[in-house]
Amino acid sequence: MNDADITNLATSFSDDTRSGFELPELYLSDEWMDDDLVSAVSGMNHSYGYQTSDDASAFFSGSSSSFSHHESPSTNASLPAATVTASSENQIKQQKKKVRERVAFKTRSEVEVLDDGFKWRKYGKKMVKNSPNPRNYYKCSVDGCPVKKRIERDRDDSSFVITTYEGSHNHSSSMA
DNA sequence: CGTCTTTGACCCGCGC
DNA sequence: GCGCGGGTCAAAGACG
Repeated sequence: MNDADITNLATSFSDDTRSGFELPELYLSDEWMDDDLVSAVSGMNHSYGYQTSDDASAFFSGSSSSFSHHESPSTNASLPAATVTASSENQIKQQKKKVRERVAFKTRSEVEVLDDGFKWRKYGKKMVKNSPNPRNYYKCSVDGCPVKKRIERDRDDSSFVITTYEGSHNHSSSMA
């Protein structure tokens, strides 16, 4: 993914505010640690001005196209300020380290499973060390699609849900 | 009847 | 080499 995609993604989310679902507060790519994520969220001084909602359906619908990422391992430096703030130091090692494309969202939601227009099949659940909340692992149920998704609740604010996407879809959308 | 969840076991990388 | 933490598999059941 490149910064253009990220920006587009964020924009799409902002647009989706009207769809009745809360917007992600954060997006990150590549490697990130829990602490980095938390601090990144805390460090964000801007907001999209969205409200919360209980209805998660149609969250990503309309912005699914933004999810077709592509390999671009060395575009971290171009990320928006908010993301850079997350780990200016870590970015150095991030760039060195070979990581898959990874995007993390922190959403304020009651439900973990956000309907993003794709069909997901849960394949694992795990209790993480630093959190009282379990972590759920989902895989795109479309054949040949390598996209994985990891969902866990914020360990401080259980009202927040952290969704991490990994990989890129082979298909535009499984539904439709 | 086909698809998805659940859940423990298994596996793998890493630090000690 | 072992233990631990994290990620995945797969059998069985639930669900439509």
